[in-house]
Amino acid sequence: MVVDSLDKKRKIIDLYYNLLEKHGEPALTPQWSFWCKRPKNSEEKERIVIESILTQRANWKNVELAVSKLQKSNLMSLQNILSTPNKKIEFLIKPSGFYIQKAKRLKNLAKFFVKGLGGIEKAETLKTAELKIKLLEIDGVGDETADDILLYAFERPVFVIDEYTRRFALKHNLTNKLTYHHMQQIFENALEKDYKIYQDYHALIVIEMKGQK
DNA sequence: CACCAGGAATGTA
DNA sequence: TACATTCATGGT
Repeated sequence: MVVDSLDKKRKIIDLYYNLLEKHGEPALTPQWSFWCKRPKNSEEKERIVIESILTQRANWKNVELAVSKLQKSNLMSLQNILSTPNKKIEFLIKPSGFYIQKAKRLKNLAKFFVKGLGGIEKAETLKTAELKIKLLEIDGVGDETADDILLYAFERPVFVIDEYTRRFALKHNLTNKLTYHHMQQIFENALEKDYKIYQDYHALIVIEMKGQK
Protein backbone atom coordinates (compact mmCIF):
# COMPACT_ATOMS: atom_id res chain seq x y z
CA MET A 1 0.00 0.00 0.00
CA VAL A 2 1.42 3.33 -1.04
CA VAL A 3 0.79 6.16 1.39
CA ASP A 4 1.23 9.66 0.08
CA SER A 5 0.92 12.96 1.82
CA LEU A 6 -2.03 15.14 0.94
CA ASP A 7 0.57 17.64 -0.13
CA LYS A 8 1.97 15.32 -2.79
CA LYS A 9 -1.47 14.39 -4.04
CA ARG A 10 -2.33 18.06 -4.34
CA LYS A 11 0.87 18.58 -6.30
CA ILE A 12 -0.01 15.83 -8.80
CA ILE A 13 -3.43 17.39 -9.33
CA ASP A 14 -1.96 20.87 -9.71
CA LEU A 15 0.58 19.60 -12.23
CA TYR A 16 -2.26 18.16 -14.27
CA TYR A 17 -4.10 21.46 -14.50
CA ASN A 18 -0.86 23.28 -15.28
CA LEU A 19 -0.16 20.93 -18.18
CA LEU A 20 -3.74 21.20 -19.40
CA GLU A 21 -3.53 24.98 -19.41
CA LYS A 22 -0.13 24.95 -21.09
CA HIS A 23 -0.86 22.43 -23.87
CA GLY A 24 -4.65 22.31 -24.10
CA GLU A 25 -6.81 19.22 -24.51
CA PRO A 26 -4.67 16.39 -25.97
CA ALA A 27 -7.63 15.32 -28.12
CA LEU A 28 -7.14 18.57 -30.03
CA THR A 29 -3.48 17.86 -30.81
CA PRO A 30 -2.53 15.90 -33.92
CA GLN A 31 -0.46 13.26 -32.07
CA TRP A 32 -3.11 12.38 -29.53
CA SER A 33 -6.38 13.12 -31.32
CA PHE A 34 -6.91 9.47 -32.07
CA TRP A 35 -5.83 7.83 -28.80
CA CYS A 36 -7.76 10.39 -26.76
CA LYS A 37 -10.84 10.19 -28.93
CA ARG A 38 -13.84 8.72 -27.17
CA PRO A 39 -15.77 6.63 -27.37
CA LYS A 40 -14.29 4.20 -29.91
CA ASN A 41 -15.89 1.66 -32.24
CA SER A 42 -14.44 -1.84 -32.77
CA GLU A 43 -12.29 -0.79 -35.69
CA GLU A 44 -10.78 2.02 -33.65
CA LYS A 45 -10.14 -0.28 -30.70
CA GLU A 46 -8.25 -2.66 -32.98
CA ARG A 47 -6.17 0.20 -34.29
CA ILE A 48 -5.12 1.13 -30.75
CA VAL A 49 -4.19 -2.49 -30.07
CA ILE A 50 -2.06 -2.61 -33.21
CA GLU A 51 -0.44 0.75 -32.53
CA SER A 52 0.35 -0.21 -28.94
CA ILE A 53 2.72 -2.85 -30.32
CA LEU A 54 4.15 -0.75 -33.13
CA THR A 55 4.95 2.09 -30.75
CA GLN A 56 7.20 -0.05 -28.55
CA ARG A 57 10.65 1.52 -28.61
CA ALA A 58 9.71 3.47 -31.72
CA ASN A 59 9.33 7.08 -32.68
CA TRP A 60 5.70 7.97 -33.36
CA LYS A 61 6.39 9.32 -36.83
CA ASN A 62 7.70 5.91 -37.92
CA VAL A 63 4.71 4.23 -36.30
CA GLU A 64 2.38 6.32 -38.45
CA LEU A 65 4.38 5.31 -41.50
CA ALA A 66 3.94 1.64 -40.64
CA VAL A 67 0.24 2.21 -39.95
CA SER A 68 -0.38 3.81 -43.33
CA LYS A 69 1.29 0.87 -45.04
CA LEU A 70 -0.87 -1.57 -43.11
CA GLN A 71 -3.94 0.46 -44.05
CA LYS A 72 -3.10 0.29 -47.76
CA SER A 73 -3.00 -3.50 -47.48
CA ASN A 74 -6.22 -3.55 -45.47
CA LEU A 75 -4.35 -4.93 -42.46
CA MET A 76 -5.52 -2.58 -39.71
CA SER A 77 -7.75 -5.42 -38.65
CA LEU A 78 -6.86 -8.19 -36.21
CA GLN A 79 -8.83 -10.70 -38.28
CA ASN A 80 -6.83 -9.89 -41.41
CA ILE A 81 -3.52 -9.82 -39.55
CA LEU A 82 -4.27 -13.33 -38.39
CA SER A 83 -4.62 -14.61 -41.97
CA THR A 84 -1.56 -12.82 -43.35
CA PRO A 85 1.94 -14.35 -43.47
CA ASN A 86 4.44 -12.82 -41.03
CA LYS A 87 6.79 -11.97 -43.87
CA LYS A 88 4.28 -9.59 -45.40
CA ILE A 89 3.52 -7.97 -42.06
CA GLU A 90 7.24 -7.62 -41.35
CA PHE A 91 7.76 -5.86 -44.66
CA LEU A 92 4.92 -3.41 -44.06
CA ILE A 93 5.81 -2.47 -40.49
CA LYS A 94 9.55 -2.17 -41.07
CA PRO A 95 9.62 1.60 -40.47
CA SER A 96 8.64 1.06 -36.82
CA GLY A 97 11.74 -1.06 -36.16
CA PHE A 98 12.00 -4.46 -34.44
CA TYR A 99 9.73 -5.66 -37.20
CA ILE A 100 10.30 -9.42 -36.83
CA GLN A 101 9.41 -9.32 -33.12
CA LYS A 102 6.52 -6.95 -33.68
CA ALA A 103 4.97 -9.08 -36.44
CA LYS A 104 4.91 -12.01 -33.99
CA ARG A 105 3.48 -9.82 -31.26
CA LEU A 106 0.72 -8.55 -33.53
CA LYS A 107 -0.15 -12.13 -34.37
CA ASN A 108 -0.21 -13.05 -30.68
CA LEU A 109 -2.59 -10.21 -29.85
CA ALA A 110 -4.77 -10.94 -32.88
CA LYS A 111 -4.95 -14.59 -31.85
CA PHE A 112 -6.06 -13.58 -28.37
CA PHE A 113 -8.78 -11.13 -29.38
CA VAL A 114 -10.11 -12.99 -32.44
CA LYS A 115 -9.73 -16.65 -31.51
CA GLY A 116 -9.40 -16.50 -27.72
CA LEU A 117 -12.20 -14.07 -26.99
CA GLY A 118 -14.20 -14.38 -30.19
CA GLY A 119 -13.96 -10.71 -31.12
CA ILE A 120 -12.55 -7.56 -29.58
CA GLU A 121 -15.94 -6.50 -28.20
CA LYS A 122 -15.96 -9.53 -25.90
CA ALA A 123 -13.23 -7.80 -23.93
CA GLU A 124 -15.87 -5.35 -22.73
CA THR A 125 -17.48 -8.10 -20.70
CA LEU A 126 -14.32 -8.70 -18.67
CA LYS A 127 -13.37 -6.83 -15.55
CA THR A 128 -10.28 -4.67 -15.84
CA ALA A 129 -8.15 -6.84 -13.55
CA GLU A 130 -9.13 -10.01 -15.42
CA LEU A 131 -8.42 -8.48 -18.80
CA LYS A 132 -5.03 -7.23 -17.65
CA ILE A 133 -4.02 -10.69 -16.44
CA LYS A 134 -4.97 -12.16 -19.80
CA LEU A 135 -3.13 -9.44 -21.71
CA LEU A 136 0.03 -9.99 -19.66
CA GLU A 137 -0.05 -13.67 -20.58
CA ILE A 138 0.44 -12.72 -24.22
CA ASP A 139 4.05 -12.88 -25.39
CA GLY A 140 5.07 -9.34 -26.24
CA VAL A 141 2.72 -7.54 -23.88
CA GLY A 142 4.15 -6.08 -20.69
CA ASP A 143 2.70 -3.67 -18.13
CA GLU A 144 2.86 -0.60 -20.28
CA THR A 145 1.41 -2.11 -23.45
CA ALA A 146 -1.34 -3.86 -21.47
CA ASP A 147 -2.27 -0.58 -19.81
CA ASP A 148 -2.14 1.34 -23.10
CA ILE A 149 -4.74 -1.08 -24.42
CA LEU A 150 -6.84 -1.00 -21.26
CA LEU A 151 -6.83 2.79 -21.00
CA TYR A 152 -7.02 3.92 -24.60
CA ALA A 153 -8.86 1.08 -26.38
CA PHE A 154 -11.22 0.02 -23.58
CA GLU A 155 -11.38 3.19 -21.51
CA ARG A 156 -10.49 1.48 -18.26
CA PRO A 157 -9.10 3.70 -15.49
CA VAL A 158 -5.50 2.47 -15.28
CA PHE A 159 -2.69 5.01 -15.26
CA VAL A 160 -0.02 4.29 -17.87
CA ILE A 161 3.61 4.57 -16.76
CA ASP A 162 6.35 5.06 -19.33
CA GLU A 163 9.81 6.60 -19.57
CA TYR A 164 8.36 10.09 -19.89
CA THR A 165 6.27 9.58 -16.77
CA ARG A 166 9.38 8.47 -14.87
CA ARG A 167 11.32 11.54 -15.94
CA PHE A 168 8.34 13.71 -15.10
CA ALA A 169 8.04 12.17 -11.63
CA LEU A 170 11.74 12.59 -10.94
CA LYS A 171 11.76 16.17 -12.14
CA HIS A 172 8.91 17.10 -9.81
CA ASN A 173 10.11 14.98 -6.90
CA LEU A 174 6.97 12.87 -6.84
CA THR A 175 8.89 9.70 -5.96
CA ASN A 176 12.32 8.15 -6.19
CA LYS A 177 11.08 4.60 -6.55
CA LEU A 178 10.50 4.07 -10.24
CA THR A 179 8.99 0.60 -10.42
CA TYR A 180 5.88 0.33 -12.52
CA HIS A 181 3.37 -0.64 -9.87
CA HIS A 182 4.62 1.87 -7.31
CA MET A 183 4.46 4.77 -9.73
CA GLN A 184 1.05 3.73 -10.94
CA GLN A 185 -0.27 3.73 -7.38
CA ILE A 186 1.08 7.21 -6.76
CA PHE A 187 -0.81 8.68 -9.69
CA GLU A 188 -3.96 6.64 -9.21
CA ASN A 189 -4.12 7.50 -5.49
CA ALA A 190 -3.80 11.19 -6.22
CA LEU A 191 -6.43 11.39 -8.92
CA GLU A 192 -10.13 10.81 -9.30
CA LYS A 193 -10.64 7.31 -10.78
CA ASP A 194 -11.56 8.59 -14.23
CA TYR A 195 -10.26 7.17 -17.48
CA LYS A 196 -10.57 10.52 -19.25
CA ILE A 197 -8.29 12.19 -16.74
CA TYR A 198 -5.82 9.29 -16.98
CA GLN A 199 -5.83 9.42 -20.78
CA ASP A 200 -5.30 13.15 -20.88
CA TYR A 201 -2.72 13.27 -18.09
CA HIS A 202 -0.52 10.61 -19.69
CA ALA A 203 -0.78 12.33 -23.06
CA LEU A 204 0.08 15.68 -21.50
CA ILE A 205 3.13 14.23 -19.75
CA VAL A 206 4.41 12.84 -23.07
CA ILE A 207 3.77 16.15 -24.83
CA GLU A 208 5.47 18.08 -22.04
CA MET A 209 8.53 15.85 -21.67
CA LYS A 210 9.04 15.46 -25.41
CA GLY A 211 9.53 19.17 -25.61
CA GLN A 212 12.42 18.97 -23.14
CA LYS A 213 15.58 17.43 -24.48
C1' DC B 1 29.12 7.93 -36.58
C1' DA B 2 26.70 7.62 -32.10
C1' DC B 3 22.62 7.65 -30.01
C1' DC B 4 17.74 7.71 -29.30
C1' DA B 5 12.61 6.60 -29.93
C1' DG B 6 5.67 6.45 -26.17
C1' DG B 7 9.28 -1.91 -24.42
C1' DA B 8 9.44 -6.75 -23.39
C1' DA B 9 11.68 -11.09 -22.49
C1' DT B 10 15.39 -13.37 -20.71
C1' DG B 11 19.35 -14.02 -17.96
C1' DT B 12 22.25 -12.81 -13.98
C1' DA B 13 23.47 -11.45 -9.20
C1' DT C 1 14.30 -7.29 -6.51
C1' DA C 2 17.28 -4.75 -9.61
C1' DC C 3 20.07 -4.36 -13.60
C1' DA C 4 22.13 -5.85 -18.28
C1' DT C 5 21.49 -7.58 -22.75
C1' DT C 6 19.03 -8.64 -27.05
C1' DC C 7 15.87 -7.34 -30.76
C1' DA C 8 17.14 -4.11 -35.07
C1' DT C 9 15.18 0.28 -37.88
C1' DG C 10 14.97 5.29 -39.33
C1' DG C 11 15.77 9.92 -37.73
C1' DT C 12 18.81 13.55 -35.90
